[in-house]
Amino acid sequence: MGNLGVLERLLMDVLWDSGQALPANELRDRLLTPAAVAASRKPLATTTVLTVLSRLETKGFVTRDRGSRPHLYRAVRTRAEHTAELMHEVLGSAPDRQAALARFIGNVTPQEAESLRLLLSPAAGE
Amino acid sequence: MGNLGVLERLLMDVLWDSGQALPANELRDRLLTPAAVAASRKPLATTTVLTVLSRLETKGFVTRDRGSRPHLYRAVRTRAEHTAELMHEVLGSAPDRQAALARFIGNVTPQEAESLRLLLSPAAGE
DNA sequence: CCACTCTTCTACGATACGTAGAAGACTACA
DNA sequence: TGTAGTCTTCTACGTATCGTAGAAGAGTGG
Repeated sequence: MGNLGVLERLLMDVLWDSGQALPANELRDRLLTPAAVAASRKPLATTTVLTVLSRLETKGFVTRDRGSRPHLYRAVRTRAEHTAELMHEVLGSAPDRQAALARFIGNVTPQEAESLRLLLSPAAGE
Repeated sequence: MGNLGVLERLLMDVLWDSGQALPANELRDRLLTPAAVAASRKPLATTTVLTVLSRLETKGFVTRDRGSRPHLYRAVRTRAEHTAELMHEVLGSAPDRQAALARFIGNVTPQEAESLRLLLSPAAGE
């Protein structure tokens, strides 16, 4: 299953930024950052958030703690993991991985190239 | 504008594999590789292919030569460029690019790590 | 100018997603 | 323990995207 919708992604971002498990109401509130309001995002009904969270659970992006009374939602993977996974997915869909990688590398910033060099040096660890 | 549907992607793959501009009929035929037939893909009406090609044109994935009588369709970017672009898009959607890159690198095959090292060496050019 | 081919227009069904009300389940307090 | 209030689940609708293609229009060759 591919990718996330806009709201789904926003919710994941809130979860990722918070770094902890949160109840639906909290998530609904945190969706209304000043930036979000500026982008004319309206407050959502809690049920809307719950619906989306259910879908995210089905897709395997969040787990919920049904033990706590307001259920607590937690991101399954970190954002970095998610991003890396997606990148691999994209790369995997190309038969010419080498060429794609070459193109990809050709467009990273110098700083990123540098850190990539470091990451690829002998000491590459989990 | 995000990504491609299944058929859209299949058509792009045919165009990319062919490396040349092709008319709709030819594309329709080439869609039926043995592998595709094995995956129980049915023959499509030419209009179906034309519709999808129009959408791909709108999305900027193909250009069409309206001069030739059966219009000729050509991929705008190479598959490698497309893949690399998508990867950058994914990476760009993460605030923690460094972390995402680290994760990404952590999961490439040794062979790919090696070629990445080469790509990042002195002679990195367009 | 006529038949044939190719293209455009229009359309419909399926799916995903944003959105949320209505109804049911659970908790806490009186 | 009954009742109000909170939280969750069920159901549903509107919209966009995409696969699919027929019908009608446009262009070409004889």
